[in-house]
Amino acid sequence: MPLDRERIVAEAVALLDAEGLDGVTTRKLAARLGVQSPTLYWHLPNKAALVTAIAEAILGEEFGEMSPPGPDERWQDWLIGLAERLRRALLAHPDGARIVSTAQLSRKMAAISELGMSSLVARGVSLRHARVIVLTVERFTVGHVLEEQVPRPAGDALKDFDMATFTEQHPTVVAAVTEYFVPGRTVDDLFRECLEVVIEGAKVTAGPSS
Amino acid sequence: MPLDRERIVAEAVALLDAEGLDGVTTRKLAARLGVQSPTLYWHLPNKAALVTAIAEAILGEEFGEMSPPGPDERWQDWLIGLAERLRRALLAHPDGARIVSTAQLSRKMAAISELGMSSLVARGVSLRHARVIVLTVERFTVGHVLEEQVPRPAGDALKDFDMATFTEQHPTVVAAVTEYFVPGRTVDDLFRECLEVVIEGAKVTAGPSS
DNA sequence: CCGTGTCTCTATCACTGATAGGGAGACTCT
DNA sequence: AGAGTCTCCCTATCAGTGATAGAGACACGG
Repeated sequence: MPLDRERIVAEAVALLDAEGLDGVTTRKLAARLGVQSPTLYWHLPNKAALVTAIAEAILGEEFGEMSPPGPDERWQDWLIGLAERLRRALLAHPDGARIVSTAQLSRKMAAISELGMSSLVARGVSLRHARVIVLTVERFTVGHVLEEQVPRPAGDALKDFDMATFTEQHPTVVAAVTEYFVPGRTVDDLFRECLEVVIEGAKVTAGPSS
Repeated sequence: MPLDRERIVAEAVALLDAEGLDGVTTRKLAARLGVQSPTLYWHLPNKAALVTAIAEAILGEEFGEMSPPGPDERWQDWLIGLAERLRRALLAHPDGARIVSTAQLSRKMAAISELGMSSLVARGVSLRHARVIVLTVERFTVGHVLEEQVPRPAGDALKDFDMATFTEQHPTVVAAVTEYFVPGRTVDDLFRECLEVVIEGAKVTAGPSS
């Protein structure tokens, strides 16, 4: 079985799942493929290209086929679904948001934007507003997942973290999180609520036509 | 003049400005400080701590003193100002958004959240909505600037980028950007418009009290 | 049989973050 | 004064990283 780009990327994703982005090195990846590391450079120009390829693969898992809103579907609801699929794609692998935000010129991301903007335009939203709305949704989603995936600081970094004084200095923040995470409420709900803020704003911004 | 944490971080920011985050290595930083690189490890546990310290410094430049909304100021307008200050802080240095989003347990960021949420609560917004709104604004802003600062791909990476077929496959996207960037309109305006989407949503979400 | 292109190899580079352990100087306690 | 201790910086070195040069195996078309 000859080595090709597709197999490299698939194995890179597997390595990513096992060790995170920092664990994706050319040597480890080559070892998994039963090959020496310089071989990879015949198939890829550099590591940045590999990361971009991983980003495309990650997005491709969730956005294999993409469909515009159905005839009876409000574009707002459809856009919520789009954002949630994007989030799911990013969360499906460690450092997914970091990877996608690092990727340069992602075609998949461009395709998502195209579908989003054209769908809104088809519903009577102006081109300009469509662009603003779709960009806002995309960037918020990436920003949100990025924060969700921030590495838990290693145990010894918490040694000089004094929860008492933190609570004292940030009473509202602490109260808000403790109030928020009643049993059964998860970060999924938090994302959903934040997303609804954006979508509400989009509805208002898009104008009366919708 | 003895070496201390403060001087290290200040020089690290200068190095960041000169070479970007990837240029901030322990050796280059030490050289600038007239010191050997292992010395830094007496003052800092590891590089992640350095990056976090840089993040704090960057945020500190713009958020030295923070003030709640004035008595006659709408919280929406005040929140816009907060987000724009955050963006300015991130844009002030190369990879600013990447650095801040990497930082673990940033006190400065927590302080911003605290101020934001408490200010909204003071205006009658529920604790839960205040949290959702502030998080949305913060994460959108980071996500937006992250995209603004994405490295321009090296020239030879553009060789196999066919603008014609890209335009063919993404007509709406291309039309939107060309329509958007009429002379005089900048990315600042784009951010502002996206931000207004979020703020409009916040206004609706916050409830009738405001 | 002979090139020519495809793919993988070995060997090696310059650099990275990080640790071990030594030593100079200052400060404190007896 | 002398002994011990703490602070701060050093040299030497490690394992690991992305990347390049250049040799060799293999197959396929002439």
